[in-house]
Amino acid sequence: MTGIRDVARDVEMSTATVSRALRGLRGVSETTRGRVLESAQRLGYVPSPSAAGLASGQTRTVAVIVPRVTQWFFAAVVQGAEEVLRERGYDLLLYNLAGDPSARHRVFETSLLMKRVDAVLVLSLKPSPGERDRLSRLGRPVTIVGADLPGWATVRIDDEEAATTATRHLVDLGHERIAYIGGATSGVLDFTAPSARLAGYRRTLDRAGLEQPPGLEEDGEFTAAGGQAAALRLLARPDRPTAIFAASDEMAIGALRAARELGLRVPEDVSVVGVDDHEMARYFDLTTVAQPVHEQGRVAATQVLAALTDDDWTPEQVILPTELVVRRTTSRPGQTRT
Amino acid sequence: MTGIRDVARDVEMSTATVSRALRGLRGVSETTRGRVLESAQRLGYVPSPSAAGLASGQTRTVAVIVPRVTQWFFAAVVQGAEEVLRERGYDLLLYNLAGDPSARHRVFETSLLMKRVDAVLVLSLKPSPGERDRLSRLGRPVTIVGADLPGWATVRIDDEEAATTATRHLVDLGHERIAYIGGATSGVLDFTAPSARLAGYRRTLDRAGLEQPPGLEEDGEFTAAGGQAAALRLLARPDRPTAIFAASDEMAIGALRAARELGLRVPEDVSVVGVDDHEMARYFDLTTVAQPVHEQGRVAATQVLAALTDDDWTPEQVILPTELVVRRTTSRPGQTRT
DNA sequence: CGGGAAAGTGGGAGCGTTCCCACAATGACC
DNA sequence: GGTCATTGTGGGAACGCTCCCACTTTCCCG
Repeated sequence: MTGIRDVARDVEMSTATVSRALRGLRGVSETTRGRVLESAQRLGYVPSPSAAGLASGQTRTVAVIVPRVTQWFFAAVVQGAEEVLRERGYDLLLYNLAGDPSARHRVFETSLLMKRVDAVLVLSLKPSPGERDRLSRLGRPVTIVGADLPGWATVRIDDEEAATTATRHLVDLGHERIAYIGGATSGVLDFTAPSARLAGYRRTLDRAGLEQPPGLEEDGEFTAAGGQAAALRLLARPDRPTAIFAASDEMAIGALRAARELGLRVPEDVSVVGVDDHEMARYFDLTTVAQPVHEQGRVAATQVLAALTDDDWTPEQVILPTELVVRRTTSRPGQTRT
Repeated sequence: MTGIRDVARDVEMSTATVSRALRGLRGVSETTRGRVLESAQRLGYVPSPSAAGLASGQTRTVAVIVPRVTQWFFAAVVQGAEEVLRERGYDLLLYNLAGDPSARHRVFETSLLMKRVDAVLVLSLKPSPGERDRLSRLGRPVTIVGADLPGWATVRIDDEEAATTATRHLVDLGHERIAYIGGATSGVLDFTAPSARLAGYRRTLDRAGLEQPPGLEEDGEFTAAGGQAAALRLLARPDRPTAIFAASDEMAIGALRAARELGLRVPEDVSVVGVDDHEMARYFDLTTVAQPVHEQGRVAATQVLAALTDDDWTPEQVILPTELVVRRTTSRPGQTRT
């Protein structure tokens, strides 16, 4: 393997100069830089990240902690982040928490995370106090996507507003029995979305002067299967809701299937609206509240890199806009077969 | 930061012994190992991957090169691989090729890939001769998922068989005008699937003695949007096919939408079958040929780690089984409105 | 009871960079 | 013509591990 000293020998310079030239630092004459670059190229020199990391304390690597990559939303955020990181010459270390329940603990506590990365991106996970402690002790910039955590750098949408938009859309259409499918508002996977979206739903009904009979809020675990099961329960009720607001498109999709199974027509018998604008949403004709998924990844990565570069940097809370996308799963209540 | 010598000092041993104890190597008495572990724990010692990497030449990191993480198939494979890697204490460096067309080049040529990882997993990309050269020059184990490349370690399904299964299913149902939606069989993103699936389709029609009028093979670019466009073209033909075999579920989903747009009923007017058993397939009631996606990731990771461990290792070609999953988008041809 | 193997441990030289400091040369300015 | 920045360059000590080799001690066996 050709090392930096081979290049140094080749151009008859010190390794210090070669290092500076290679990294584009100032204090190297253009002539020298040119010769170094040419030589490195010719000799097929590739720097050793390990050595550079050891010497500089920087790894040019960012960790991304994600609940489940197979969930489209997360994959899309990762993709957005990866683009920005790649542009800036950073690598992305992926930590997927799915499957193994101990994974989360391991990543936050044991993981070599600590000396391995320059910064951390956390997706849709609200770190517990202990984890927060661990993170800040890292002494490295951290950005959280999809959670609201004062004092920390975050990128997210206004979840309550998104829920309000969705619910209001149903109210405006004339629905009065509107059910909600969400997820646990506490627990290991607690993040801001579940509680904020539930709050938005409740508040909107409230403002509309609609009573909320108990049992119209179900847990769909933020998965299609969970949404299906939840919808099945909701639609089997004697006082069947005429509309369902699912806090994620995946759950909404499950709800659509549940309706079909029960022989109910959408939107005639039941309207369904989701959140996300999942890539598959348009293929289901699903009305939804779109959020800039990809963009959240980009912004988060940009932010975390800025923290790495600028010395006078303070955590910022970025909120990206959402937008109602009306398709064909919502309409005014009607023609109910009863 | 506490380093290994702090621990060594604490237990009054040499750093050599501490290093051995920490890594679970033999040649350390149990008493010593216990004391070292306790001390490391107590002092909050975390090893430096950079230093270890520099000294040992091993990074305990595996690169995964993926065309587009947002595609469910790839995300699922990554998830499978990540599980295995994590179990074995390896980290996953993600290289997403999407978006930037120069990314591929950069990853294979320029990338620090070379000294940064112990092994490489390539998903659904058939490396060009030049890239293969670069990869083997790496001197690190490489496993390719979803492509057939003799001499290399690969994990895949029998694509031709999968296509045969799907097509035969349609033939058995009595269809005679069966269209195909696939992808480019050459070019940058060329991998084995497109050509093998096309071959399976053609051969099956051939064996069934069915003539193949020209124009019944369309390019759907392996995306839902592409599949939709392709199906739109196919279904607008005067000699409209009664069935469509799409080489991926995403394209099949696009085809379903195209049919709906044209007011055609599935499966009465047109049958549709895909490949993958995409997580959304069941929500579309899509008949498909299922492949063990997650498992491919696991196997690939296992394989590449084996290569790292066993000294007498030779590349192996693993082929995983597929299975026809009949749902509701296929039936015998009939009731065509014409 | 002596010889040799096996087990446990320590010393210290790398590994390939970065970065601090020192130094020389050049040019600007009064 | 001397002082002082400024620019370009080199020397060499870290960085925090791993791993080779040597050494001591213990144990086994003929």
